[in-house]
Amino acid sequence: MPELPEVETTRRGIQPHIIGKHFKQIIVRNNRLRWPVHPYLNDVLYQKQVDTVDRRAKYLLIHTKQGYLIIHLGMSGSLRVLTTHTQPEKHDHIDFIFEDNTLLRYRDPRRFGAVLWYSGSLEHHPLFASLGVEPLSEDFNTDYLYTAISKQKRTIKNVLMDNRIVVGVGNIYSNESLFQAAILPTKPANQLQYHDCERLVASIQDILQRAILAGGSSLKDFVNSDGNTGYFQQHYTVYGRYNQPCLKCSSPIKKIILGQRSSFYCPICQQ
DNA sequence: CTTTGCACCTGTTGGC
DNA sequence: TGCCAACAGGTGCAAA
Repeated sequence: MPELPEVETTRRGIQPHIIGKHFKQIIVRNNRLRWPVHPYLNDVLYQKQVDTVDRRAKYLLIHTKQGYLIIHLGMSGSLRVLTTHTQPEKHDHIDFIFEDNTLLRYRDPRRFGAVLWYSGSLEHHPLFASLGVEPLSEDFNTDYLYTAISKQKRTIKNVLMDNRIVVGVGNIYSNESLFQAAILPTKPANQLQYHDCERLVASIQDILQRAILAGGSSLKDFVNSDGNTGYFQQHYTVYGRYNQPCLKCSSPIKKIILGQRSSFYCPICQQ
């Protein structure tokens, strides 16, 4: 479910409700996520205080003085804040309860997500050690992308979705960015010109930025919602629009599989 | 080293 | 209505 804008929206949604608070109790109903949840998570977190809620790639980082609670939402995960404790539903696997009874509830039907405790410094964590640049940082610029892809024989779409190059660009936004930049997803990355990279960087940043802005309107949905909200409907220009008319030139949108992921593009507008 | 494809799960959708 | 296949927004890891 979540790509970077959704994770960032989640961060902004939960942060004001848990920052500065101490963990009181952690209830793990199902520890079988991508990796088993720490068997003594309750003891590990007990009375630790939340300093900040950060994000790196699609990982949420709940920072305490003693270490990080790392949360990944996988494909179907979500977090909500509850001020009154309702009955957990089927896929509500973990409850984080704070001193003032604020409840942070983790739900993940497919269980591709992860909840980890790490007390070292992040750059040493194996999941973070080889992550590429943040797409919305100044490090992600035309020079960086042009250099990074110069020896990549894979398609540009596969490269964009590679965490070691740039993080946070998933299937939806890679499709959308390539359409906006008028570049075919099938194009070998090392065939892109410098000015292609310029448009692509601008498109990725523009699309992610606008999606985060759109998420801002749903921030209230993180508190006391029924669990179906918290994410926001975006209007997509190519993603999921197989055979529908291109919004620029009206020719039918094509669909192919690249790297086992559905890819959508306009054969006329994208070259 | 680069690149590919599998695997992990459950829920939803659409065709018959 | 039921059944079944296909598909879903992620990503670590083994293998080529």
